[in-house]
Amino acid sequence: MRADATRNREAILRAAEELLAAHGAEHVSLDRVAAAAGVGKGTVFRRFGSRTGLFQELLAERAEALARAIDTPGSPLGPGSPPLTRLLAFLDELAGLAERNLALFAAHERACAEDKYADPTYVRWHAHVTALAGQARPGLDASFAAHALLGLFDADLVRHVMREGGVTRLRSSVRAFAEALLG
Amino acid sequence: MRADATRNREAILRAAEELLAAHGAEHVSLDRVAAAAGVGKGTVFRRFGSRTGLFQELLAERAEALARAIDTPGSPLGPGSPPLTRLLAFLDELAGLAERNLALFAAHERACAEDKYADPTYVRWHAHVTALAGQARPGLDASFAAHALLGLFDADLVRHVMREGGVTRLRSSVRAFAEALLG
DNA sequence: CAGCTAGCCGGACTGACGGTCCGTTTTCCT
DNA sequence: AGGAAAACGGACCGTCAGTCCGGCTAGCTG
Repeated sequence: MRADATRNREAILRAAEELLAAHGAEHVSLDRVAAAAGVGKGTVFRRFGSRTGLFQELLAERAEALARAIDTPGSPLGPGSPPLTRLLAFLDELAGLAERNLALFAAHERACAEDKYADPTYVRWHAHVTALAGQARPGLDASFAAHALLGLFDADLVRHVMREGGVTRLRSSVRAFAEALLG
Repeated sequence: MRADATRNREAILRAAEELLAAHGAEHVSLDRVAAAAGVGKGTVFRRFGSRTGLFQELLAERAEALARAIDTPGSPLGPGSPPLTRLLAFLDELAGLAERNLALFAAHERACAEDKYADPTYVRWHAHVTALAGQARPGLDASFAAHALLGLFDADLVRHVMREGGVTRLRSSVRAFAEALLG
């Protein structure tokens, strides 16, 4: 990839973030992103393929730290902890991620409406939750439960829950739900 | 309402159903609906206000029988049965409804993306599930659990689960999930 | 440094969509 | 019958995702 291509790629990602923060997920069209990044619209599509691709990459970037934490021993999240502990810690981190990136979650959701199970980040999360849920409570349909648990982070629901109680309420509701289901 | 207005209203609803059945939720634009119904586009908007309004009314129509069953004593769904029984029966009916109207669920979801908690049908279902879940398992955040349970009928998830196992699989997964959560 | 070309750039263009508007037509009450 | 209120329809608008291609430039080669 040529130097200008790399530079533009970064500019587009940063512009998209800024627009998401400034106006809601609703008002971020790719025209706007291109304009804010100071590039042509064609460049956005060449780099990311589609609206879906752009938001998938943005989410992947924001989710990277979490992905690393999952594989690193030494925290409640990492390998070595009991499954239920790991799962609860993961969901707690996810709640934080959702809070800090609510607009991105919303935009991502909308963009992936078609075939959300094709998103790499979602697929990784689902595999992780499925494995842990299966260990924490054998006998349950773990894959289904994993979809349901990840469904708790639907942007609308997150916003709704946080409207009364902020992240704290979100974290405790998620935790209580998961414990009721698996504990 | 004038006679022609009533007639057209019905024609639009039927045309929308047909198009949903024939092509997926994705390919049902209001232009197409108007054309298929043999009316002008303006008529569609005058009757239903927006795309959202159209699919909300369509869903309300399909959900009417279920709404009546909820209030009629004499079945596991109705008043008089124990809360958990009622809830499981309700979710089972919902699974059937989702199966028979998968395309409508998908279109409705997409159309209500903005403010899905404003949809009257969703609100009724949520109130019902919240009440029953609260009785079945006091102490849990019943409202949150209700959103989570209704989230099981996300069109994508329903389609995904039914791809391997059809309605039977859907029904049993939903039931097992709800029992694990509340039983 | 000069020259070359693969690869990138930009933005005009397309097609489709949700939603609006208003001149015309229909209903139905008096 | 007659007229006003109500409804009709489809041209029109602004917006958006996505395409295309003529022109430019980075960065390698000699």
